[in-house]
Amino acid sequence: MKTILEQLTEKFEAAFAACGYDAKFGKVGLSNRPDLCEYQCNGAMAAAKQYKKAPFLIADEVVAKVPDDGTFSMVESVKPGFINLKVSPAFLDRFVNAMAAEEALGVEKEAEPKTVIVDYGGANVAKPLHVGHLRPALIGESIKRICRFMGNHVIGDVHLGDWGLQMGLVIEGLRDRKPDLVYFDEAYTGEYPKEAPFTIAELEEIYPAASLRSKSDEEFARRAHEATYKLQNGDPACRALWQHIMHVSVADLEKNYRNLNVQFDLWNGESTVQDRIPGMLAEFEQSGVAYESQGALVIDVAEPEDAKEIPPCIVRKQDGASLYATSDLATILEREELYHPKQYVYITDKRQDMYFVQIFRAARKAGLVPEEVRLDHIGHGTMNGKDGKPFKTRDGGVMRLENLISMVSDAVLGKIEESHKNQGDSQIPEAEARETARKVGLAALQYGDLSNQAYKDYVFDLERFASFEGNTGPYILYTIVRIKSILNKYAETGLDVNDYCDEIRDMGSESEKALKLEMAKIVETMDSAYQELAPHKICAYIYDLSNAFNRFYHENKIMAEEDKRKQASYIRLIELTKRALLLCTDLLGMECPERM
RNA sequence: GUGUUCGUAGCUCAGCUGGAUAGAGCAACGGCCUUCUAAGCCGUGGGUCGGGGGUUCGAAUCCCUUCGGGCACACCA
Repeated sequence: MKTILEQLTEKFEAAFAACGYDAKFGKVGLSNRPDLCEYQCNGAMAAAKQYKKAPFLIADEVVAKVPDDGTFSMVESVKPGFINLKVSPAFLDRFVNAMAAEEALGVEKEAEPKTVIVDYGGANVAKPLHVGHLRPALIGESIKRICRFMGNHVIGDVHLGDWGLQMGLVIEGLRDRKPDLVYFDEAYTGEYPKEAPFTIAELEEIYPAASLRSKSDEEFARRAHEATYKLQNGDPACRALWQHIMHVSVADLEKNYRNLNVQFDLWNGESTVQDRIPGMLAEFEQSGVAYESQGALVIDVAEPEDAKEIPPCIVRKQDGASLYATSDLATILEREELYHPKQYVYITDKRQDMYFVQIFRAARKAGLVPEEVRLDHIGHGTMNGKDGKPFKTRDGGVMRLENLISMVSDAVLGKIEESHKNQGDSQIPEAEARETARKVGLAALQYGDLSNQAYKDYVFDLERFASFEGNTGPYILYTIVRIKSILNKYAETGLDVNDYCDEIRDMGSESEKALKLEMAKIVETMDSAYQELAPHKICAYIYDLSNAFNRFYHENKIMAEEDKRKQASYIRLIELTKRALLLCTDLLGMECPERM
């Protein structure tokens, strides 16, 4: 479906051309002066220079050539050379009804659907998720959903850290705790038990303890390195333990990500591609893209136009071990083989910006990815405390993600109960209130995070996030709940909109037109959010849309409306508003309760 | 040191492919509940867009410079 902007632009391109000017000046954009107009065309001023003619003369000429076909209710040439536009209610209604007829509300999907890999999460096995994992999870999930909504085949991969020294540390930590386990009996040759010899709670104790100990206890550190080496070289006992660690840990990670409404299609990790590494490196050496430097194997990625020389990408350390870059490249190799993606999106902390420049260049130089494949790295900022430094618990520790989530939903639960008490409403049943608080609390977190540009740091403030006022997730959900409530009330009357009005009509109210204009912007919004992989644009949009709805809500008493035709048209309009809001909130990963 | 990134209202943030009077929210103040959830709506006050140059008819937006903060700079992830 052509957007309103596209339709208007076509008309102005024709008008400019008809006056003998380059059609490119006909570009129509959204108004930045809503008090004056709804849309505007500033091409006359740009054209003035090229044609050496006063801009207002050009504007006047062009305005005269715009066909009177009922599209506009106002076409006005103003002062220096602005062309201010308002569309007619009939035109707008035609557009809005066309939106309503489409599942995707008129959003133009990807013309050539492609496979997209979204690599986010970045969790480590054997370590609990903490607040640092929040941003990549939320941003990645939203980007995944946006790309998928646009019609692409999208694969989300958590890409676990599951192969390094941490595994050796856990194994040796476990040995000290439970030396009698068969895994540590070197004479043992039978099958290893299917049951894991530890719980997730134990695992979470073992790792930090072992990590700490390795820093002061050299013997222990040596053993951990040895265990890591044995694991990576196929030792059956270490492999069996590693399997257990993976199962226990991944089950827990899955649970925690589910609490964030984050779902991965692949639970691959560094371990997944280890088998490919030797062959890949051999090929690098053979083809000459990689060479030995200071004992390490490296790929040069510097380019002459770089402002600063970019250090080479190391793919094998002096000691022969591979590293993160190696498995990342091997992962690309595997993804190319299995999925042929046309686009990769990595979401990590922006501190890794330079690293991804290296990886992308190395991948291209080594011929791992075809030229037309798009490689994106979304570097995000950190979630900070009020002091402007990365968020910490009161005692200075790193807060677990699950604690952060329950902290917010507890605060929300309190607000819900208080609000109902104050208004003398009947209390919502306990179970429903908790479920509602979960959704609203999560939305507070998601919206608080995603409404900021990804690459900037932002300040987490529980008071503000849970305060429910203003530009917040709860406000958005509240708006949707309000709409649902009216629709339920209407359904209870037994009336059927079809008996009164077959589509959305113009009923002449100002807030009604404003709501429709806002609704129509979803098409452009979605497009730029997708092109720029920018969920915050969707946040900004639903905030505007919610405001437009709430203004409309206050000006038009729908249930009290006596004109049934008008009422039915309004019902259709708010039904469409609800669809737009639900579509957008879903792309942000938010869930909406039935009532609040 | 080099590079990179950010600096917009008291606070938290939008706006940045150049356009008319720089926008929200919070906080402050003033209105609006016998009618669909007042978690809302309407209104008031609050800004040399870090500073200085430049390009342009026109700059928060582009370029240069300067100050201040963050981050990164080969065998970590």
